[in-house]
Amino acid sequence: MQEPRLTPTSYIVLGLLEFAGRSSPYDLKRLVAESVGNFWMLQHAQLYTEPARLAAAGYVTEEREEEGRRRKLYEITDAGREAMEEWRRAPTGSVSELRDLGLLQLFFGSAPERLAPAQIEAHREKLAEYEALRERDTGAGPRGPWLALEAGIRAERSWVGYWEWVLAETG
Amino acid sequence: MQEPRLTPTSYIVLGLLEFAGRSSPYDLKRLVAESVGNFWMLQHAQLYTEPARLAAAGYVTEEREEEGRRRKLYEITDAGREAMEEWRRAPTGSVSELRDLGLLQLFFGSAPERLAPAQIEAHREKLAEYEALRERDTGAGPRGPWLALEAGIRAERSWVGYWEWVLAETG
DNA sequence: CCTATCATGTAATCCGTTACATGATTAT
DNA sequence: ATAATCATGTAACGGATTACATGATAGG
Repeated sequence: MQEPRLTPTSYIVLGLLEFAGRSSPYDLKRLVAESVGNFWMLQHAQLYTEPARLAAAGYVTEEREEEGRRRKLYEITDAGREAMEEWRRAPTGSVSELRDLGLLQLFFGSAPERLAPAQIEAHREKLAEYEALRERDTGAGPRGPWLALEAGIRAERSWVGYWEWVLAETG
Repeated sequence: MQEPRLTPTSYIVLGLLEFAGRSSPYDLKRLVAESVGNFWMLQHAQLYTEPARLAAAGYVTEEREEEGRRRKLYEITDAGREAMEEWRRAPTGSVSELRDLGLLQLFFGSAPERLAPAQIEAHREKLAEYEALRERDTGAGPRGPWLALEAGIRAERSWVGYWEWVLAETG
């Protein structure tokens, strides 16, 4: 029971286990896909290795089904809950980088008149996805995901506007 | 002379070598810091290992100063230029994830009234930085960086607006 | 029944980060 | 001179992606 670093991945796993209770890696995979994965995707392999790491550190417990598929099931411990609480209490003052591939290509001289349309379409699609999600959101359930969704919507709108500006500016 | 994957890091190094000509890792470090690093930062160690990787694959040449500091100097090859051209010609249709730590904390229940102010301040600072950069930009030089800067400005404005919205929505 | 897809997991590789180290300049 | 900072690099570690693999379920 050593203490590995807690990464964003760790907090995603812990947070989901806190919310959903005992879950298998595959359960986590589905949870991620329909929630936090919208702005922070994880590979499915991470959802097998990360809980194992967390178990070694005592933040979650691991048990194995005796019958059937013999899946591994994870559950958050008090130590895990405490780690989440501590993390929540220390609001980050960091801002993330854009790290956008399309922008990188533009920076290094890709032709805007080819790049921009592709980006506009992709961002419109993503925007539509988010708006559909908001339609379905009843507003019940935790507040965080609902608030976060708005960030996604605004970001996509901003991107669409930006690439349209690029077109106008260079066209 | 094998063929490693070309990652975004690779294209940043290739692109800078293409633009600036023969450079040492430290030259690259400074170049990154004042240009592309504004939206895609690299650790300085990568600017030593990545050119070495690229050299092994024939995309750049490596030579060593005979005197003084005996620095390594890298220069892009024709193969490297071609790789850049090919990359530029294939505009990406992918959109990046937000992957924002603050948003993750909000998603998992951090108190908005503590998180939002910290984020607003951080984003305002970044925004001011970008706007200062634009002041200094004469508009000479390549178009890409100038266009990319606008993306940063818009993104920061969007974030400030978002967190203010969060405050209003939850306050 | 057969095949496609879902579900479940492990292993290998590799990139990126962090840590370590030391030689040159510049400032005081 | 000496301290501080800049410049230059290597090594170790670890997390993340990719590849590999196979068992179960459902649809045709």
